[in-house]
Amino acid sequence: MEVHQLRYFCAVSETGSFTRAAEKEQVAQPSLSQQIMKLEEELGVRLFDRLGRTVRLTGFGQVFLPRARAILGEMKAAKDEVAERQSSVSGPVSIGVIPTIAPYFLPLPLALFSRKYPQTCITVVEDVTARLMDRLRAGQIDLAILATPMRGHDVESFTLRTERLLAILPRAHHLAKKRKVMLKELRDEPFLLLREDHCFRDTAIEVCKRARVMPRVVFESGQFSSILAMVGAGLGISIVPEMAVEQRPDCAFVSVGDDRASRTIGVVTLKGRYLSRVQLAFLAHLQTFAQKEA
Amino acid sequence: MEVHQLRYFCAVSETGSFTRAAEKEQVAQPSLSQQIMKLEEELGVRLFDRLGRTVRLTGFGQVFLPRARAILGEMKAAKDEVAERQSSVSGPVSIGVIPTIAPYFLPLPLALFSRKYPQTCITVVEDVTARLMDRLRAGQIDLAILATPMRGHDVESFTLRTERLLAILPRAHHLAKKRKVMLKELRDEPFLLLREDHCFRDTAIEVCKRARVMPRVVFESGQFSSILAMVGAGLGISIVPEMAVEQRPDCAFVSVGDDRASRTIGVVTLKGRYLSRVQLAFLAHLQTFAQKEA
DNA sequence: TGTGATTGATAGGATTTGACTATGCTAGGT
DNA sequence: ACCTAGCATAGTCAAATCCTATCAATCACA
Repeated sequence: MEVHQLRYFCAVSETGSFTRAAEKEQVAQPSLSQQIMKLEEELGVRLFDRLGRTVRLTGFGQVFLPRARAILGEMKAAKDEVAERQSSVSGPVSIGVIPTIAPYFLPLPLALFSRKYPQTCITVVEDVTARLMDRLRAGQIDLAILATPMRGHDVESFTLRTERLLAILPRAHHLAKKRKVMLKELRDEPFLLLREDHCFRDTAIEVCKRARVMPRVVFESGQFSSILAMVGAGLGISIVPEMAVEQRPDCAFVSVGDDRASRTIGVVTLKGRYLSRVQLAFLAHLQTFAQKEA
Repeated sequence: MEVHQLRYFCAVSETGSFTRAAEKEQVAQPSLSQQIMKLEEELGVRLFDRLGRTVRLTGFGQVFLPRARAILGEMKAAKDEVAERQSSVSGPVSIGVIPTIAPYFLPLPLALFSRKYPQTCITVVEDVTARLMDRLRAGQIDLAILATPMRGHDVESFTLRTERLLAILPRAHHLAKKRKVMLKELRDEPFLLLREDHCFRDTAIEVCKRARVMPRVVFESGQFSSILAMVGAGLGISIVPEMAVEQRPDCAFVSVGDDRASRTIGVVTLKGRYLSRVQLAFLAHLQTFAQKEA
């Protein structure tokens, strides 16, 4: 049973004639006759009575007609639905973000996107890089916002922004007033860092290592705000990316002068993953926020 | 969008692999790949993400899958329904009968057929030949039981039974006791006949004409029972077919001895008309009653 | 009643298309 | 680093659809 056979069948039913049906379906009349016969053969019943000049549905034809119409309708509906989803920027988008980006970068673009495309529904998963990558590969999220570059042949990434690192010092610290500080100057300070699974911890340690500094970690947390509060209380110092800066009376933020003391954030997608219009739109939307300040 | 494309698509969705889907669908893997690509091209979206070794539905694929399944299901259902109707002797049969046959011939076969095939639903239309033929040509009835032969190139007929004609005489008539009577002997009697549109009127007049008798019609009716009653009351005489005979104290039935003084009844169908199993079964059923007495 | 026109079926050749084999390329596993 | 698995590509082939031409039958009309 083929689609065009159903189309021809319906056309004959509607026009009451093979010839007119053939015109309607833009085929030669013998072709249409053949296909109808083939359909009848497959079904094992006659669908039409050929009565001289008139053609009329048999009982079987009458039974079959609504079903054939339904099938053709379903096909059109299926096609239309896909087209609809493709042409309109709507539908679900699920994204992943690491905790050291989420609260600082995401709120504004998220709100603006939702306002711009009310039809969309964005789901955000906040988790650490490793688990986000798992979810990405599992297809649970469409894209992930995290620190790049991301090694891995199965992903593609787009840079969003590179931001300088800043040392956080207690306001009373002797380096707190400087405009710039080298990590070497901080080598003996107690360090407060993120927990192990946070990638920014690795970034911080990496930059220290390049400065031949081995940080002495006295406190670990899952979020910058805790660290800031601790630094403010004088427990030690830390390093944060630019976007985590928040004005506090007890903390001073001093730019780290070391080479490559920066973090780059970007969007990562699975290579070979097909992105829908919404998803692409969201990606583009994120890129407009690339260099803006939050 | 072709049927096999939908089948292949569903197979890939189910197996999660082009290769396994190809095995399942009994085609070579490249053929399947091609058809999937063709489908994707027509829809304008990617249905699968080819991620290295794994294949996964895209969002569009997820939307499309249930619809594709529904379409394939509908096709199977349509085919099954036709097959079901074809294999089982069930469904509607509508027949037409002329009034001079209906009450005498039909009750028994109708009852037996309904008992034999309880799934069927027989509709009977009682009308005169001309209107039955109209209905037959209009497809409103599947077959008609009437007096044959039926001229007309667009019909086919099967003889059921040939029955002799009998003269009805008042019991007191001087010929009432005879075993046989010739029409010539009745030439001066007043005749009671059916109304003009009844074909048996034509049959009766025809047989008279052959006997060089011009009947003098004094009463017309739509049914034999009225005529019998009138004959019984002494108004005149009439002619009826065998099956219309009913024992009455006031009437005598005498066989008409003339040549070809008979009526043949048969079943007529539209030439080229496709008959379903039930309809054919009913036709065959009628033929088993061909020579039986009612 | 015969003749022309309309309609569906049939026949044979041309074109399209789906399927197959062989092969390439990339990703994963050992 | 090699090997395997899996999808894509290339080229060929066969089948199926479509076409034109024609036939047979019906119907309209003279």
